[in-house]
Amino acid sequence: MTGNIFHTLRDDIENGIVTGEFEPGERLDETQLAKRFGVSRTPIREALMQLSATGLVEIRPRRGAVVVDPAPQRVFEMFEVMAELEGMAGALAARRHTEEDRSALMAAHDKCKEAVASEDTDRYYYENEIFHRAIYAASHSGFLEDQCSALHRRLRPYRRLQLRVRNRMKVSFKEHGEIVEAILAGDADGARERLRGHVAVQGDRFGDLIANLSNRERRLG
Amino acid sequence: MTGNIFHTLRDDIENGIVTGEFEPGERLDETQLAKRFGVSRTPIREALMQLSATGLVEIRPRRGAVVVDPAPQRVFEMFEVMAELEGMAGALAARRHTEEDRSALMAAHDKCKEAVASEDTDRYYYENEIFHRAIYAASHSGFLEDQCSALHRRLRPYRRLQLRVRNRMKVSFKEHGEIVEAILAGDADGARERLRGHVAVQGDRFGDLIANLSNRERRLG
DNA sequence: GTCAATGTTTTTGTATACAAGAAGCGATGT
DNA sequence: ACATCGCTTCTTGTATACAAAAACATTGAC
Repeated sequence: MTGNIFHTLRDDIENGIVTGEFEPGERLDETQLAKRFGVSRTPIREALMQLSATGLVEIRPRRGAVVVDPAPQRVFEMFEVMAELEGMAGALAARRHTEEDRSALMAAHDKCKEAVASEDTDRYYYENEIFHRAIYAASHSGFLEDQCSALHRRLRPYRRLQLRVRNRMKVSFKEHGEIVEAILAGDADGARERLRGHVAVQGDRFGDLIANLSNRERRLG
Repeated sequence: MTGNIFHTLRDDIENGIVTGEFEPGERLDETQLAKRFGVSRTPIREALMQLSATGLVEIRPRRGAVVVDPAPQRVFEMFEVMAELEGMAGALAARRHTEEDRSALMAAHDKCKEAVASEDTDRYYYENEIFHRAIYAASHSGFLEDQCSALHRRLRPYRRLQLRVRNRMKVSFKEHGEIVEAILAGDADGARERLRGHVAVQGDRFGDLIANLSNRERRLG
């Protein structure tokens, strides 16, 4: 299992960023990370290079790597694109889903239901990911699935913030229900529109997002 | 201007891949590349790491980097996603374009016209890129612009193949005209649909793509 | 007390060294 | 002739070394 240290490191650091252990704007000291993970700077650098290519960290010449801190405007744009891609995945899923996709989707939906019943937002957060991944898989477009997964992952921290908003979990689950219905009915346009609406940050949710972002800003500053 | 060798290297290698100098499936020997670019293996590896994160090369443990050779199915999926994203960019551009966007778009369109008039497919290929970039910019969504640019770049080699198909340049230009019209008229849905159709590889174009891909396959094998 | 200049320290960027796995190759045995 | 085993060589993965730039601190002038 050797020859993959940088791979593990990349996942670890990415995870640290996504979970908020490394906060946006924080500088990532190579030597420090090397000590922490018990390796030399070389694989650390290689991991950081990969993360910089995916947009999670920024490498400024001679000044090291920092966790990118996207402006609220850009976070909004990311959700906007995510909404479009998920809508596309939903439309394809409606047309192409197999029996297995159907089972997986319904199973994921049920798990979400349990989370809602027990009012466990953490669990809902977790099951929600599986639900969305089931849709990506049902699209039967490997590339789209990859793109969706990557963006979904990048938006993790913000989605987590959103779930904190009162009643968001219940509303989200209700939307899931309509999405499942459209997909299983083979209603491509319906699935697209419902997923778009589910993911996009519009109306009140836009305000909520901005508020959460500036809260964090204040907490950091 | 020091501290950016790996950055330059990344662009150079990426360019080599996109232009076909490094062919799909080809192994990228670190030592060889290092000698060729007159640097040590370290920055070469860092460049390759970045390229692997963007999906252009694959790094197999202990076996080095190879230029990825996506299956025809996957290339098709990439065009499918590209069509969706460009459609989105077009829709946003229709709603948000400014006076400068309008000028840039029309200027790019005119340049394409010149290329068509002189029957210069290489030039059309070049001006076409600028035209599409003008649309991304007019969407006024920085993130969408980045995503579109990245995917557009990745699809370069295949787009080049497509232009070789008889009459494709003229048809493409005609479609451009309708796209410009829709965007400048503020017709978001029209712009979206026209761009989707322009980019997607459907009908005859699908067959052309597959044929070109397998030609290349044969040439390599 | 503030600011600038200069020297010191820290940190990045690149090269090199070294260890270990993979690939190639030849000898040997059947 | 062909497969297999072991050896050699090549290549990758990681650590370390070193040079140069940036951050930092100290000192001195005003």
